[in-house]
Amino acid sequence: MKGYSQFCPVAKAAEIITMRWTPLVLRELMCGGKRFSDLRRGLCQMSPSLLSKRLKELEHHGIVERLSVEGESSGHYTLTESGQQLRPVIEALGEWGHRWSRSQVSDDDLDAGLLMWDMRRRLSCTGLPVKRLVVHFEVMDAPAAQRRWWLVFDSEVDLCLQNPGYDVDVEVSSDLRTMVDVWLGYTDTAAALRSQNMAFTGSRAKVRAFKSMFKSPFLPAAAAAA
Amino acid sequence: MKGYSQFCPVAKAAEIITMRWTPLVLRELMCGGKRFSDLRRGLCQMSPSLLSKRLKELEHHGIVERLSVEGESSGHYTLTESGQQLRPVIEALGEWGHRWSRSQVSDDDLDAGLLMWDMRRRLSCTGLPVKRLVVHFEVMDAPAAQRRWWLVFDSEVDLCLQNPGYDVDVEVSSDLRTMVDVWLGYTDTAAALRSQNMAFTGSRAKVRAFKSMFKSPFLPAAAAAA
DNA sequence: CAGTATCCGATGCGATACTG
DNA sequence: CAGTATCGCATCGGATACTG
Repeated sequence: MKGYSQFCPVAKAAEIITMRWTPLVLRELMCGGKRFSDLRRGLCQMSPSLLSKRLKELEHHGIVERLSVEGESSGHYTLTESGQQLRPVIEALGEWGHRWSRSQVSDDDLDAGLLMWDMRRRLSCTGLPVKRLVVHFEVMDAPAAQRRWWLVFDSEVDLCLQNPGYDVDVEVSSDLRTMVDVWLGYTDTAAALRSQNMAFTGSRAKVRAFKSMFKSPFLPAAAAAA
Repeated sequence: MKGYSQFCPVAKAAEIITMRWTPLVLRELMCGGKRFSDLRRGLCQMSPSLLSKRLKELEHHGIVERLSVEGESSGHYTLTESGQQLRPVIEALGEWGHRWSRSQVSDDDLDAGLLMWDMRRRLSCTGLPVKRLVVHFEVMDAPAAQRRWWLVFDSEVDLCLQNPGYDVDVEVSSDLRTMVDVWLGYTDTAAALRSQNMAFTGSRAKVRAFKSMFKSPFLPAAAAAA
C-alpha cells in the first residue's frame, strides 16, 4: 500500500493499521491468540500467505514480536508495547461497529465456527458451581459440518466438533441468526428462549448453571448504546 | 472492497472505515471541513473522483450527510450522529500515530501546504491581545511555490500564498522538518529557536503575542506519551 | 467551483500447491 | 503443524479530461 504522503499522525497510523485484514489480525492477538494456527481460526477466510505477510509487516513496524519457545519448532506471536497501545483503536472500532453496523450483518457474515470459537475464548468457567459442564450446541440451520458443537467447561474451556465422550449436561439449540444476536447482546437470552427461537434442555440445576455463565461479552457495549 | 464475512463488530466497522483514504476523509470532516474544496485541501493527493466516491459511500452508510444550502449551487457535507461517534476511532488512531510513528515520517510526508492549512484551521485567535496579527512564514527549504505563506489572525484566521497587503507583524522562518516537529509537539518552540533552526522576527510585543497563540494542538498527546 | 466519466496500469490478494 | 512460493485475475485507484 502506498502511503498518504502526509505527516499527520492519523495518516501515518492509518498507513499501517488500516490495511486489509490487519485490524482483525490485531483483534486476534488482543484476544490472546499466539500461534499461527490460533490466528487462523479466527481468520478463516484469510489465506495463510497473507496472514504470514501481515505478521511480518506488523513485526517490521514494531507492533508484533515473534518469540521462539523452548523446545517447540514454531514460536509465539505477541504484541509489543506499541501493539498493546493499539487496543483503544480496535476497541473503538468494535464499539462503533456494535452500535452502528448491526443492520449490515448479512447472512453470509454469520459463521457458526467463528461464533463457537469466540465463545470458547471469551467465556470463562471461573465461578461455575459445578466441577464440569458439558454443553452441546446445535445450530439448526447450519450446514452439516457446522451443526453440532460441544463446549466443555472444566479447568479450561474446550471446543469440539465431535462428542468428546462426556455426558451432555445442557443442550442448546437455535438458529444461527438468533445465536449470533444473543451472543452480540442484541437479543436478551431470556427473550430468545421465550420466543422459542432458542431452547435450553437439561436439568434445572445445570441449565441454571449454564445461564449464569453464558453472558454476552458485548453487554457493556449494548448498555452504552442504550 | 470485499467484506470479511464475519459478524464481529470490529470486522463490520473495519469494512467501512479502513478503506484507503476514508480515515483521512473523516479527519477532515471532524476538523470542520464542509465543502468539497475544503476537503480537497487537506487531501491534496486524493483524486476528486475518489473523494467523491468515498463521500457517497460514507453517505450510503449513514456516516455523512449532504445538506443543500439555500442559494448555493453545492451543499455541505456533515457528519451524522453515527459519524460523530467515529471520533474516538480517529482520535485513537491519531494518538497512537503521534506516539509510535514519528520515526516513520519521511521527507516526502512533509508538505508545507498541509502544514499551513492545518495551522490555519487549528489555531484560534481568541484571546489575542492585538486586533490583528499578520504572520509571514518562510519555509526555507520548500519549493518556490510553497515557500512563503501569510497567516492573518483577525476575527477569522486567513491563509494566503500572496502578501495580503497588510504590514507583516512577525516573520517566522525555518526549515520544513523543524516546523513540522514543532507543530506536532515533538520539539518545543523555545528549543527550536535556541538551536536556531527556527527564527521569529518582529517587535518584542508582537512576537510575544504570536508565541502566546502558536501552540501545537498535539501537546496533550505529547504529554501523555511522556 | 463542484463534482463526474473514462481509461488503464499496478498490485493486492485469493487460490493452490508445496516444504521443513 | 507452521508457514512459504507462485500465479493470475480482479479491482482499486491515479491521471486526465470533461460538464453543469
